[in-house]
Amino acid sequence: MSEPRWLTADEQRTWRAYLAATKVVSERLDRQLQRDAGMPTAYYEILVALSEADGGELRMSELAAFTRSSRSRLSHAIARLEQNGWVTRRSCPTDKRGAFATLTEAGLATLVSAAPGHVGEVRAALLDALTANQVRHLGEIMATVGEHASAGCPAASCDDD
Amino acid sequence: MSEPRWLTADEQRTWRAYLAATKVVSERLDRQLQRDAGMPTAYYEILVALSEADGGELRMSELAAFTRSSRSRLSHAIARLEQNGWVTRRSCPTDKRGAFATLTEAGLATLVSAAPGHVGEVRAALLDALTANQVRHLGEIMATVGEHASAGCPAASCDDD
DNA sequence: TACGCATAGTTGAGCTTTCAATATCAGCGG
DNA sequence: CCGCTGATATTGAAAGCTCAACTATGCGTA
Repeated sequence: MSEPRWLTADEQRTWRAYLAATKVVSERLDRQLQRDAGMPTAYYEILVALSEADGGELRMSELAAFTRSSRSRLSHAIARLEQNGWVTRRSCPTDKRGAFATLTEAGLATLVSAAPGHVGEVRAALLDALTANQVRHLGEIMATVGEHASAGCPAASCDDD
Repeated sequence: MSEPRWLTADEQRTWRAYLAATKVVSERLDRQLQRDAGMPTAYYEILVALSEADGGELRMSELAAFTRSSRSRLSHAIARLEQNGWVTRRSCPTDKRGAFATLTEAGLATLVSAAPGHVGEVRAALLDALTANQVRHLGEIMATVGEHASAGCPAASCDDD
């Protein structure tokens, strides 16, 4: 804590712009999905992950890994999604501790009908503001940050609990 | 909804990297602040905004604008911060509807002691991963996104209620 | 003055997330 | 086979956020 090495002017500007922009973008996406599809972004991402999985189902652990979510959060979320009829649970035959989450027809239908509006909002909130070069740059930067932050992080790899 | 104009490969990569990176970064910051300072990031930002204001106080509306928060969220947050002894409320003499939020000594002390750890985590999670050029680029891109998204947004400018 | 409407801020209910248990089961060494 | 350790998943309570009222006040206008 001695000499905390403060932020330079460039860093300060970047950090504040980052904070502001990410907040606005995520709020827009949340609002759009909640309004048009009746679910928060986190649940949409769960449905996407399931829809891209073999047979539309995944083990809870894998699903948690894909969505970078804690097991606890996922459990609650799946409970809610099950209640909505978008997902069902299936216990794993080979490992009695395990459970699969399976996308239902209704869940897939909801996802399909929600996707265009969501993609539209992603464009409107983020991509449309940028040139093709900026999109590529942002992708590289974010990929770097993602790898770096996950690697050097004490709490992101080793989940909760 | 006809022809939703899907994402290109570049856009898809960028979007997914963006989602992953922003999620990891915000989780790291949240955890660090919660662990070391006993408050979520949103509350820390409120304290920062107050500490930078004249006399350490701001009208609720202005504070909401600075922190890009809804009035409702801010009300709840200030109630909590007041309960912690970090902020006090003062009713506005010239407009009896209005209220000021004022940073207390204890609040400032908490902020000062939390700041180095927070800055360290900002570096560790985001800045250290990037070259100086990338930091500058990211700043420009995020500034663009912030302006664009706030401008063309139906729900970000006109707050809640 | 009285009416109407907009503004500032608060409140309560419902929902999601987090954190700390808890229960169940797999794998392994004795 | 028994017991131990670690992994899988769930649960309940507490906290924060969102949404929709609601209160109280300012302000323009007839």
